Amino acid sequence: MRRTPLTFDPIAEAANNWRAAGWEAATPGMSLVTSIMRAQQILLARVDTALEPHRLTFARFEVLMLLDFSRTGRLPLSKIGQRLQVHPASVTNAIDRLQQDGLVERVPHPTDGRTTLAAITRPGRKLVRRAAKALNDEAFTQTGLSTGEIEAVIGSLTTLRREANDFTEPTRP
Amino acid sequence: MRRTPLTFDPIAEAANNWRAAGWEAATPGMSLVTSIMRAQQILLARVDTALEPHRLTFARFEVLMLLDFSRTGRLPLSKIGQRLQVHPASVTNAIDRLQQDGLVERVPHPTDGRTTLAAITRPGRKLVRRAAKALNDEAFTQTGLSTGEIEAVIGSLTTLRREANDFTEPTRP
DNA sequence: ACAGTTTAGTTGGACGTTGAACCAATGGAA
DNA sequence: TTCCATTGGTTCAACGTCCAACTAAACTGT
Repeated sequence: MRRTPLTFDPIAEAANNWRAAGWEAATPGMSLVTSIMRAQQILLARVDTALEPHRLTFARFEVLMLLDFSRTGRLPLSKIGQRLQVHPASVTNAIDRLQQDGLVERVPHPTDGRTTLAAITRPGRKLVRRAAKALNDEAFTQTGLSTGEIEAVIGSLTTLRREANDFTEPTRP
Repeated sequence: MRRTPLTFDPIAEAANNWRAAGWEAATPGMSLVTSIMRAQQILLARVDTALEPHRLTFARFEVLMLLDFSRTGRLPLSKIGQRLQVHPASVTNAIDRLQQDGLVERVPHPTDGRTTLAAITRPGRKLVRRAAKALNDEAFTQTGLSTGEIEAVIGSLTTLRREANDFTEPTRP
């Protein structure tokens, strides 16, 4: 969807419109929300492009990575949903696709008959390592911001997330 | 999808894992990208909740607002896509739904037979004003960050967007 | 012990987003 | 003028996300 870039900042433009409408108090919030939406869109496109040769999306990559980092290589689907903050149906969807590609297997929980475990397979581990390398090289190393700026943004967004009850404890206990 | 909140910051945890894997250089970028993804998810949910009583989504609200702010209340679909930075198919989709609800009409372009104009209707204008009020009150006024922090984040994200060729000119010409 | 509640996953439907393929109209070049 | 590349929109398929409804298993209280 590569278009000719705009010659002005559409978000700054929207902020002007907002102020002109008398919504001064809401203008920073509107700008913040819109900026984050757009940044997410840009970054997700970049990430998915880096992942595309490996036949993965960011959603599935995150699941695979979480399993790879886990002690035993297997986690209940519910725990995956909690960690990645997504709906149970999204987890089912992601695991379905990963399983179809042989990257993950569904294993019944030994004691709790309700829960299903997702277990990363050996091909899954191989793939996720290669995908992580691609991501690090092509999407995470160059973001267009300085390290200091990145740290500052992360700090603010951490506050935002904590404020939204995304989690409760401080970042550094 | 309200779950019990985590008792730790999953992104800080991921950063630890990243460093432990020897991916020091990519850790800030990974944290930044993940933070923005999650913030977007939180904010979009909040926005759509505020809009839901008005039977609108943020995507459709943005289209309606753009038309409302435009001089003549009508714009070519292609221009809408450029301004909102979305795929032509997304514009078609949004306009389809808005048209079904009588908030917008499709009008042929007077001189260029290829382009279609989207024209906001009177009910469309009424609705978008009420929706904007709800959004300002319920989603934009309280973001959990101070004004200074908000400005800083917006500034960094503006840099990020400019760097990504989202637009070319400076914010303040 | 049993009925009612909670928890884990799945399924189906609604939305939004994208890329690819396609059609119609425009516009430039030979 | 005619041919061909470009531009504007639409359609289709693939993904991801969520909500609502549903089944099965586990837990609770009386």
